[in-house]
This record gives sequence, structure tokens and C-alpha cells, in this order.
Amino acid sequence: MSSFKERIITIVRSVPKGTVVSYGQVAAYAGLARAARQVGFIMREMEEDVPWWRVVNNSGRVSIQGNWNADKPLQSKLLVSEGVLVNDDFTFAIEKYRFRPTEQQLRSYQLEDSYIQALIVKYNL
DNA sequence: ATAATGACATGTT
DNA sequence: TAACATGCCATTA
Repeated sequence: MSSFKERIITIVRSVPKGTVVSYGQVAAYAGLARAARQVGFIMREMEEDVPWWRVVNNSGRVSIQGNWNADKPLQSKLLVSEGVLVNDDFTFAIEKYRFRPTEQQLRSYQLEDSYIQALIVKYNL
């Protein structure tokens, strides 16, 4: 398994129940701020021990493209079951539920201090 | 090695 | 608001 994939899995597992995180956020926490699309590619193969449904589009909507075991209705259902209010058109108030890691959590992702500071500014942590 | 493929993000229209 | 264009980069073929 690639290092990139392992980092993504670790990060997604750290996202608390009832909160969501954007593909871009996960990529940024992995050290590759512009690899959002790759995060989606990896989520496609996740098992149930990884809360893939908490990873959403930054514009506040469920943007999953259906595959053999998951589609928009399923992701919405899982989110709703955790308390995230998802509308019929699969949109929701992302800022209300967005995962905001503590500085300590960011450090656990093994990033450089300067990069961590940049993230704190970017995501207002 | 080279090229195509996106569960994305952001800036412009 | 919403559609469109462009940049991105790990994976696959």
C-alpha cells in the first residue's frame, strides 16, 4: 500500500462522528494540498473501518459518483444517522459540521511546523 | 516511459 | 446562483 493511501486512511479515521471533512482538507492534511481528486479515488475502495462517508465536497454537497457499494443516498443516510442534516438535493451546511482538527491532531499527521501554521491560517483553526 | 482518468477546488463568466 | 474552464497529481493502462 502506498504511503499516500496510508496517510489518507489515518486522517479520515481521525474525523469524529457527526462532522465532515472535504476531499481538499484531507489532501492538505496529508501534505499534498492539491491532491483532492486522489483522495476521492482512494475513498472508492474503503472498507467499513474507514468512515469514508464523512468525506465530502467542499462546496457543501455529497458528490460521490455511485459505484458497486455506495451512492449519494447511502452516504446521505449515513451522515443523517450521525446527526448531519442533509437536504433532498444532497446539499448541507458544511461549515456547521466541518471537522476542525486541533493543533495537536495536526501534529500527529507528521507535518512540518511551517506547513501546520499555514493550515491553521487557511482553515482558521 | 507516456498518457489517460477522475467521490476535487478555485477563479471567471 | 450556477455553469464553465483550468490546474492538479496518484493510479492505471
